[in-house]
Amino acid sequence: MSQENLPKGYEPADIEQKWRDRWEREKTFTPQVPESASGDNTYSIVIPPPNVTGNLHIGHALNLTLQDIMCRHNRQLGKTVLWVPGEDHAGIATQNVVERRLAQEGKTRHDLGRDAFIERVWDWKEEYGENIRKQIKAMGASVDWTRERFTMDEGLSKAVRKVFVQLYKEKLIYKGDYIINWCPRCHTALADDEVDHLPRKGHIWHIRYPLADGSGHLTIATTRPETMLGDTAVAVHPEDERFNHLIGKQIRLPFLDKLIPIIGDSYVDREFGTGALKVTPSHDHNDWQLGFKHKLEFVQVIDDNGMMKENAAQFAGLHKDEARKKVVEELEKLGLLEDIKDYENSVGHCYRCKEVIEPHVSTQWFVAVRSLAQKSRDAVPGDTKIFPETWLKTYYNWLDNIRDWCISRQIWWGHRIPAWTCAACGQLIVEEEDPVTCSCGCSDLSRDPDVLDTWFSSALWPFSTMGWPEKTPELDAFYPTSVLVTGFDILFFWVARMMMMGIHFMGKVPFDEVYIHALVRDAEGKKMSKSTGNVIDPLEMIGKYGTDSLRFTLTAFAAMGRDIKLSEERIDGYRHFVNKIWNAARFALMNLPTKEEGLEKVDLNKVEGVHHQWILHRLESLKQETKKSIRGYRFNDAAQDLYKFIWSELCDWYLELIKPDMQAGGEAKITAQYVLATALRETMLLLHPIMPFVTAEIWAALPLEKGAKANPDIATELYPAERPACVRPDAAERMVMVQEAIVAVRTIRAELNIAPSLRLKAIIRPQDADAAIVLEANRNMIEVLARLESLTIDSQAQAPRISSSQVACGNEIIVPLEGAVDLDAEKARLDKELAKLEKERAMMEGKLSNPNYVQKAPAELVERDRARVEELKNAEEKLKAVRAKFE
RNA sequence: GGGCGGUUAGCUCAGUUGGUAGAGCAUCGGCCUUACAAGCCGAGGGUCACAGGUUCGAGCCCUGUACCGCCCACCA
Repeated sequence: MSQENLPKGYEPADIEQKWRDRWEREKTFTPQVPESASGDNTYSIVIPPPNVTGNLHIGHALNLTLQDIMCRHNRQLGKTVLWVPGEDHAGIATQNVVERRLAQEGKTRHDLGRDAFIERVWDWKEEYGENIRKQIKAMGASVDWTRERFTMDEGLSKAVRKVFVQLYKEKLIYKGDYIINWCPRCHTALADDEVDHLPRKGHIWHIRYPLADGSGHLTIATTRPETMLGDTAVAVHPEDERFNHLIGKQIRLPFLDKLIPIIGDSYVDREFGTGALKVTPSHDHNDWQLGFKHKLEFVQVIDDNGMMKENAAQFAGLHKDEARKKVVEELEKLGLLEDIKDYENSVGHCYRCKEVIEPHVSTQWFVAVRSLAQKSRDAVPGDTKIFPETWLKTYYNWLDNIRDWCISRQIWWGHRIPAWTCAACGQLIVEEEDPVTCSCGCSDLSRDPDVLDTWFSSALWPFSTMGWPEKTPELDAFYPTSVLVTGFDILFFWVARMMMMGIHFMGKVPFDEVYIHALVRDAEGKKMSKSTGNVIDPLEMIGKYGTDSLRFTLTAFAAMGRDIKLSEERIDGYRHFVNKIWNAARFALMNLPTKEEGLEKVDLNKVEGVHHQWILHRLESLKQETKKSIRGYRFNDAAQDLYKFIWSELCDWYLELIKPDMQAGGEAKITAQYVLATALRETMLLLHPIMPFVTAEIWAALPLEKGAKANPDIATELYPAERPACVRPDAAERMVMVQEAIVAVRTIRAELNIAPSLRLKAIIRPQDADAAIVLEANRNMIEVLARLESLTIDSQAQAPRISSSQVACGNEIIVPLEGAVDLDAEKARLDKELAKLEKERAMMEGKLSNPNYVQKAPAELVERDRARVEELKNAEEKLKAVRAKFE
């Protein structure tokens, strides 16, 4: 970038690409693993691995931005930072995508066979994995690509296997029959939290079940009549006087002509339906529990395709939905259908394919989580702190109510369960190395066809990515990781399980802190989804507005514990900010020596000139605030502070204030140049974690002082050092006085419709000698920024009879109004100003007249208020004097 | 049913130990003032959802109400 031909508007595309390429080529973000481990000088994050075949959505963009801010910031603090990237194999999701593709060729996975199918998935992964990588790069994420991992790569597979075997040997993994959530479409078991409960309109049928002794019937209510063929009991509440005399009797189940018992259980809600509940242990989670409790028969009537089995009387072979209709029809014919009511209830759906879930009894693998969960609970907040704290309760609540984790999935894509069954003796063999023979000598071993839940491998991510189970320097230096940054939607799926595995296998929690960030919603607050069509595609936004704009927008709205409502206009809005920065840099470069020439060194601790002192003072505050905000995950505060400083203070005031210095030349110019270059350079450093690209470009273009060695890459530069001597609240106060004087003139000009081009004469009557000195010292600034022809600073100066006046910081600013000026407008303006002052004074005096306040409030507050009243009185007097002249 | 969050300017939101409300966008008026019209200058706009309580003082703390949203569980 050469300063002669800087483009007037910021064009992000090429500049971003240049820096992305550079950072990748130079491996800027690959850390030197320290020899000796010490948590103080290292900082590490593992990326929440996105689905390898997926697309980045705006939530990922936020997630990546926040992690990148933490990483870049901690690099600036001098720490060795490791950010591990990677992708997740996403078992069911990925398999579904590939199966859908096969379906287009008219094939199923069974046509290919297991091995060929898995090969197809790998091909798919190779083809699309690059896509997600590109998107992470586009966001500017400063990850270490040399350490990229995939949940199915060799090392991670080894880790998964070791964990499975060890947990099995510790009896924390077991195999058992259980009623699980079965997706008839995906043909697999789903964990409880993989089931979406969606409201569904349906009916509730009241069905008469004849009593076996012919003494009448008992009417039950059900939303699933087809499951009645698997009923093995009817339950009523033991204290329900309508029915409890029937307990112990039997029902003759229609169609099957089978006798089933009537049982009593307080689980039954007397108010609901008819007060009598049919019990189908094999097709309902609650009935399953009842089945065990009452030692009922378990009868499956629906198979794993959702078809009625051969034991379903005349309904055998029908699909369950078809069977429902037929059952109802037949009941009607038999006169057993008492009533049909419309009813809306929530029905479990497969979170991947949206098919209705069928509770299904089968043999599955489970992790016994109770003890693991307890340890994970106890570790928070002592070893791991959760931000914002409001999620603590949710975390506890979930762990307290956790059930054993079903980890087997009946799909092909994933980590295959390392368990073999001996054909001869039936022994189950679970080993890290593939077994050849059973202990009985038989070599006819068949491997369990199931694979593991995707979250099983994700749960190991913080240590498996660092080389576990090998002992590696990475583990020594970077485990536990510093923070996990994620959305709350996977707090349970993932975070809690990483806690369990980390504690169990590493003996240490996987992260010091967990930061739960917002969910990104659309402008109306709705969740973004492809089907609603309200998604904002990060790549599209990057193309239109640049990565920095997108990142800054997300950061500025990332207030803790609150969702983000995002719309494209906002991103466009912050593009203006990027452009503003760009132009400030353009201005600077036009007024600074070239990089080759270098700056004249100036001692910033001894700079004269209230505007320089002021901006340096503000810069010191900004440095401290930014650091504090980022440390506390208050990203929006950091963004807002930077925005305000750059736009309102640096650009609107400071750049304007130094224009006269630049024109004056000599010492004034040299000082202004040095302060400007310093302020801009340090501001770029502060902003860099949020906006990596534009700051890198500007940084590289700015000149240093003569002879200084330039670091061309801001990404490797340290956070700007503090300059305690530049903390000058006194200078800030003086600056405010000058600013207020300028604003007063501008306000008079605007309200009285005086052309901005017209140079005015102005008089300032300072309130005291100190004010006079300050104003006099900065006379030139006032003249230029207020566009004055002349300025008189004199407490004794006479104001012309017709003039406009305003009091600012106790000083009276007077603009003589010559010729045809609207006197009424000025009178109105003065009245308005007076009313404002009087209102404030009335409030203050009211407060001070309250003896309780004066007694109990801190003395300094009371003092401050009293001073303010005096100030107001003073200003009012001055304005009244002017106002009197108009009458 | 259990839990959590929200309600502040027209819109979107800040507001960190309670001291009398801020920003951006939008609106209105004026400006091509050689970094930026993606800009500059100025202005208007709020009973902080409602009702009580604590306090000298409440947007902030406590209690309750209303509406909105989310999470978990369950709904025969």
